[in-house]
Amino acid sequence: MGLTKTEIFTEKQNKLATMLKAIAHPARIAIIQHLIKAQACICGDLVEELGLAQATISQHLKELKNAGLIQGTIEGTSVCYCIDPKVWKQYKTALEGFFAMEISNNCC
Amino acid sequence: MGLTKTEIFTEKQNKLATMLKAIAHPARIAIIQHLIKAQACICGDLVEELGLAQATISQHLKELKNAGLIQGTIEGTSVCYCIDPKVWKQYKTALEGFFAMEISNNCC
DNA sequence: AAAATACATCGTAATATTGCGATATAAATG
DNA sequence: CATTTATATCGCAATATTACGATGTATTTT
Repeated sequence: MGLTKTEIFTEKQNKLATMLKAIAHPARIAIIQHLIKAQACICGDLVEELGLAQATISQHLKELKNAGLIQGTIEGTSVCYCIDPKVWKQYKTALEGFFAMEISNNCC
Repeated sequence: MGLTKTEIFTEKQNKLATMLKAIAHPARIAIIQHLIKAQACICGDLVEELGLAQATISQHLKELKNAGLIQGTIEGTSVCYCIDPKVWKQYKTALEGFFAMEISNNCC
C-alpha cells in the first residue's frame, strides 16, 4: 500500500492531480511567483530569496521542470530558469475547467 | 527533516499550497466531481463508484472536510455529503488569482 | 591547468500520504 | 434489546515527500 491506485481513475483525473501536486508546495509556489515577478529568468537567487538549502531548491526546480512548468537554460556557470508560458496557460485552462462546474445550493 | 518549512513562506503561499494539496489526488478529484454531478448529496455510493475500500473513501472525505470543501449531514444511518459552494468559490477565486499573473515571453 | 563558481545529484533521515483490514460507533429495524 | 446498516477510526505496511550535507560536474576565471 501507500501507492495511489491510478488504474481506477480516468486519465484526466490523474493528470489533473499530477498538475496540482506539482504546485501544491509553498516553496514551489514561491519559486513560481518569483520567476514571474523577476520576469528575466533568475536561478541561484532563489536560494537566497527563499531560505532553503541549495540542494532543496534544486530539487524543487527539478520537480517543476518535470511538470513542464519551467525551463532551464545554461548560461555560463549558472542556469537561467523561467516559466513556460504555454504550459502555464494549459494549467490555467485545466483548472478553470475543473472549477467551472456549477455547484447547486440545495444541499443535504 | 521531511517537514515543510512553513515558517519561511507567507501565509498566502502556505494557504494556497494547502488548498492545492487537498485536491491534488485523483480519488479526491473523482469524489468532488461525483458530488457535483450527483448534485443531491450521496455518500456510500462513492465506495461503489470509485473502486476504493470504505476506509479509504472515508479518509479522503475527512481530508476534503478538513479543507472545508465538503459538508456531511447525518441522515439516519448514513451521511450525506455535498460541496460547500462558498468554499468552492473561494478556491476558484484563489486559483484564478494565482494564474492571473502574466507571463512574459522573453525568456532566457 | 588549478581554483572558483554555480548547479545537479546522491545518500540519508524525518515525516507525510495512501490504502486497507479490523474494529468501534451510532442510528434504524425487527 | 439484538441485529442490521452505514460510516468513522485505529493500526499497520508500503511508498512518497521534504530537507540537507556531501560530493560530483561543468564552465569560467586566474
